[in-house]
Amino acid sequence: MNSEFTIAVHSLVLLAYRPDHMATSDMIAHNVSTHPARVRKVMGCLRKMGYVTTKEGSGGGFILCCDPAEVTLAEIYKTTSIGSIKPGWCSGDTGQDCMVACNMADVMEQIFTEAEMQLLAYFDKLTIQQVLERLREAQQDKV
Amino acid sequence: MNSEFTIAVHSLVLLAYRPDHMATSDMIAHNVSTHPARVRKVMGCLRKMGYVTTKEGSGGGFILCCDPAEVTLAEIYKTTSIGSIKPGWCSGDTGQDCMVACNMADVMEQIFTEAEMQLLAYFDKLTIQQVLERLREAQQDKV
DNA sequence: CTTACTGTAATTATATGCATTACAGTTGAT
DNA sequence: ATCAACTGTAATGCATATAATTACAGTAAG
Repeated sequence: MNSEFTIAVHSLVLLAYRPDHMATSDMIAHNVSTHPARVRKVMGCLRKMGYVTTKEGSGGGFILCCDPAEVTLAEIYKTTSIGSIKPGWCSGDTGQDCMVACNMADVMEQIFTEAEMQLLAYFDKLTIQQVLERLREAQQDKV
Repeated sequence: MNSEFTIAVHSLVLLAYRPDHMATSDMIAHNVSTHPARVRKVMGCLRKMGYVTTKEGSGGGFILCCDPAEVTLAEIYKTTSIGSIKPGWCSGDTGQDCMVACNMADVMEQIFTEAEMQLLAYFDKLTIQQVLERLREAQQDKV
């Protein structure tokens, strides 16, 4: 799976966690452990979906503008990673005589698409808020 | 996702389709569109699970020794690709002060593990035999 | 004893993913 | 009006992952 999904979830959770619901790409990148340019790319995606707004210029950054309890991981997966469970590599060969060889790619495509829908059904039950709660639980379990 | 899953499914379906339930790595590789050495590696995995037996030496090859209607894609996924939906890349940093940064890796790990169980639940309902039937349907739909 | 196979590991080639750099555009502060 | 601190985006470089290929020892049939 595409790791932009993880970055998107992490960024939204971080914004939800921060009292002012705001952070720069540098702050997010440091928290996520990646490069600010990569964060900005992912945030661009979240902005298009209306989950964050951008304040440009000095003193700017990203501002959460959605209710963390309303946004599900399914929506985030759809925008960042749809199709990513299917391997890039494709079995078979449509040019062959054999019924198996020439239809396998199509059938596996069907199967992966259905599998992805199962995944989405699960992600649809998880919100950003719930991820934040899980983080708090994980923190408590440590002590 | 790991493409060895696709190769394993394709190979088993092909063996199930062939009247003698037998084929060499060359034949399978040509049908799958990959290299015979790669097929032999995947088949080694299927042999360990008891789905095929090997006949070595001249005139040898791989022989299906299971009921295609009994073997599910879930079992195949478990042997070839378990853990492959989780991205290699990992968010956060356990060394940081921030509660979000230092627990995100663990929480995402949980989430991906649960997501994979959803996937397995779906694959558990699909057998090699059913994949073969889907191939026949796909073939029919073309005409 | 030769031919046709598998088993497995090592090597090479290619694709993908991530980090980094670069720079134009925007805004706030002085 | 100029500087400093940001975002947006594209291009480049680098590392890792994946697939193809090569190589060769081992095994069985004829």
